[in-house]
Amino acid sequence: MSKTALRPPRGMRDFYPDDFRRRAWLFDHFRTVGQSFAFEEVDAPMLEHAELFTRKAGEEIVDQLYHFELHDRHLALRPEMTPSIARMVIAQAGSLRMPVRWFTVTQNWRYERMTRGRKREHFQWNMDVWGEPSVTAEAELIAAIFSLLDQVGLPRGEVKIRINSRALLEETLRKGVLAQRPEAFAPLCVVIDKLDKIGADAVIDQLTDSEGAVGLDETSAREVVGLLQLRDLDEAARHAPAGSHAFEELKRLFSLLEAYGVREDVIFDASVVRGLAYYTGIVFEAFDAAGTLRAICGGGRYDNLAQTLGGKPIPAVGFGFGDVVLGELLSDKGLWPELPRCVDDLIFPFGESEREAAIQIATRLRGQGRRVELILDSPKLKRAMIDANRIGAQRIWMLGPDEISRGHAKVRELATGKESEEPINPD
RNA sequence: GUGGGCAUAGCUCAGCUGGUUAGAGCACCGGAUUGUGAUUCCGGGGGUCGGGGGUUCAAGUCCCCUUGUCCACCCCA
Repeated sequence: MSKTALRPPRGMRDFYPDDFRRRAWLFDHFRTVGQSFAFEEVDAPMLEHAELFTRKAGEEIVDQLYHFELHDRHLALRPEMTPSIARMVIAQAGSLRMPVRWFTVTQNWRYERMTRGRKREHFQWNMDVWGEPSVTAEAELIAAIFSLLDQVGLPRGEVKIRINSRALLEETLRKGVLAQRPEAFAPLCVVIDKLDKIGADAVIDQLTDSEGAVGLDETSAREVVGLLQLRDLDEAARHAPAGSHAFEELKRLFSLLEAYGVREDVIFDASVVRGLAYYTGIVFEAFDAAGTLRAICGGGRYDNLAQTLGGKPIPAVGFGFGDVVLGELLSDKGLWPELPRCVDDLIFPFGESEREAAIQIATRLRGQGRRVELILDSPKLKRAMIDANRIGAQRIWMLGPDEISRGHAKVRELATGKESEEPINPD
């Protein structure tokens, strides 16, 4: 066996018991929040037809897919959950009571360069609403995100959510610099998504690149970048067409979020457009207030996806929330809780002649729903006590020849040191 | 893909300009007289110094290659 084969592939993780308890703790919160919003949990295959993903995002993502061909089928590990959910909704659209509210907790894969907060395999909590065109759905989803953040112990203010509307930007630009060429809007979004990363000058360079898909003149490009600097909703509205529907929706969303009690932690930010091609309306992303990490989660409205995939049009909105960046944030803030093993009873037979009685006790207690570790080897009592202490057991049951002859086990409460006798076979 | 840092025990690391047999803390295992947890004390196991090649009387230390990892950029959710 080569040395590399003894390690997980790059970007993949092992979960040892300590890691797994954290993961389970986090997933529990994902599920608790999903259920508390009355969303239903669903799942789909982790392996899908590669076409499900390539169709939506174009050819570039093929390079990031874990994919292979087998028996003339081209299959891929899912890089995100939305296409699979869309597939499921489309398949049963006729019988589903809309709006559909579903959530998932799934593993996803994406072959790309690793950086902090990004691996090649991660778990993602997804919540989606299908069949609801109004921003009541967005508000509910954003409220769910804050609910999760509350649950994991992040104080309000540590995480903010930036919100924008692609629809508002599109309306504004069609009135002005893109009046003659609406088709340039999508590539324009791709360029301006980079504003934070490459800076205004580089964005203007790309927008004015005569070889590029956007091809604005410099004055127009500066105007666009200027629009992205807006952080005041009313000011953004003044640039939009009169009676803008997108603006009304944004305003309604913010007022709904006020009712949810999260208005303080959401920000209008005209530069948020998100990278995925299928977003059509409201887009949002959560980030740590210090701004040191990648986005914690992100989502938006994708009203055209169902139709793009070959179904009837169904409006939809959702978000994906990964486990990695949130985990980094909890580590940075020292907010991971102590997650001890939860063993109730440790059963210790001094010798093999007491094992049968030990098994009877263990079986009975397990039947009562207690978590019971039966000592399998033959350590000294001191060793067993240390172990009991370490795993956080409440009680240790000691069984020696004396106890057997009296039909009782000696039971010690670890916390108090108090010892008592319990019958081996109570009736 | 580009540039840089790091790689020594299970973990975190020390090891000065090359120089005896590579260390510490924690962890692990054992003991401190009969079947009882903490602290303490004593003892123990464990390292191809990431891998390969080179320079040298001598390499953990210097050089080259390689693999892994982290950071920044690039790219992208």
